Amino acid sequence: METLERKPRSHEHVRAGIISTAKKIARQEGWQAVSIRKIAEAIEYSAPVVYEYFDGKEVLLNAIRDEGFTYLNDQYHRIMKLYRDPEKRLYEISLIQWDFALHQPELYQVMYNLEGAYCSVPVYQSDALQAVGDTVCEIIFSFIPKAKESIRRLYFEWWALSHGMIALAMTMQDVQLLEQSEQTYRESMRQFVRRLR
Amino acid sequence: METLERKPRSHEHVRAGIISTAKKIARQEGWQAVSIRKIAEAIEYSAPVVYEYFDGKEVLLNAIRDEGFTYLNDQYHRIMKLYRDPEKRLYEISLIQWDFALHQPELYQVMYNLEGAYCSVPVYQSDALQAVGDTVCEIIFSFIPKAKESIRRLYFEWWALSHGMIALAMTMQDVQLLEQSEQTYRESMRQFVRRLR
DNA sequence: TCAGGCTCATTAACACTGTTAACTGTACAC
DNA sequence: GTGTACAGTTAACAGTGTTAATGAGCCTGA
Repeated sequence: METLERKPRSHEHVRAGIISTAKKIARQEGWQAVSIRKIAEAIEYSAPVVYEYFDGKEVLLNAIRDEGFTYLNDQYHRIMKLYRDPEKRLYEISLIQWDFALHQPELYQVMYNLEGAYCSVPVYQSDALQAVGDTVCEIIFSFIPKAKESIRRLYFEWWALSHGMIALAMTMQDVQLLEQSEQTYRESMRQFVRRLR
Repeated sequence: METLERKPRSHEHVRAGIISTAKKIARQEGWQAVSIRKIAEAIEYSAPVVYEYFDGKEVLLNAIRDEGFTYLNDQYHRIMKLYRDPEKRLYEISLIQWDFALHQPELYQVMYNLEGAYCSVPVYQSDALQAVGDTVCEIIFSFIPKAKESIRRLYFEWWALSHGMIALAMTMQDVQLLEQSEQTYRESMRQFVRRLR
């Protein structure tokens, strides 16, 4: 056919292109609109090429999910270094959670299988999720050094409160303005942290 | 072809069959496995028949979602009649929320677009959701008669806490046993209610 | 009796989806 | 040259939501 010119792209470059294209489509049209063919077209390849980088859509989504948890974990560690007061630490981490969901909703959605995003790989198998949990538990422990059991319970409560408000705010953002939701979120998380003393 | 015998089924019967089949498939194989053709086959009709009852998959899912919210609202009103103490009322309603999500997960999933369930009709457009909200706000108001603004805020907090714990427990139910999660849920909701006094 | 219309349900098709087998072409080694 | 490995393609399969066109049966009116 044609001469098919200049396509010297590194392996890493193409891989990153696939991931960022998937996220872009998800952000603009929602996860249910993300298809292998659409990704391939965007990076100017045919569909089977995608399968040389990820063997299946599942694996691609799982990689993106992991990226999200890893990003979160990095942010948490940044806060750990920045502050020493456990109360401040936990509160700041809560705020990061909100900002993350707000600015990268497509990541948050695939992490929790929200709004049409669906990755059947169990999220609890992710090492990154495990790491995030350990980090938060560490903070809570430095707060109130109790038994492991109690710490996990408090972590679960913190996580649920944060996730619940974020998930609902995301779904209802057209009926309840986000600014208002954010204020409620900050207040609730602040109270949760105070209650720990 | 053949004589195609006995198929005298009422309109209502077929409609109910479509809905219950969709729910059954969702419960057994997850929402991402629910297809119009599969539903049609199960009720022994061809696919286009489904479109005479629901014009599109969206509409079908939205109907099921509404069914869920209506069921919840009915249960809430049952509690309203059963108890007069606002504290008891709110706590009991919290427990209903948990039992509902536990025993009819496929309904809970489609109501909040969880785990592959996806209905693009905005959930906040549902009258049934509005009704549920009003009911809970009424209970909270009988608790602490404050301004409408404050009531809505408390409602949002209660909702988020409940939904967050349920959603996480559903996702993590293979790694954290449900019994343990339920205990934490009851305890957290009890504390929330107490804090309102 | 026969034609028309109404109702119920079907078949066939379109444009998609994820996924895979088979193929083509190019570059390099011997 | 011949062979081989690599990069990327086309074509196909089975499945999806959705809709237009078609058919079969039955009741009514002439």
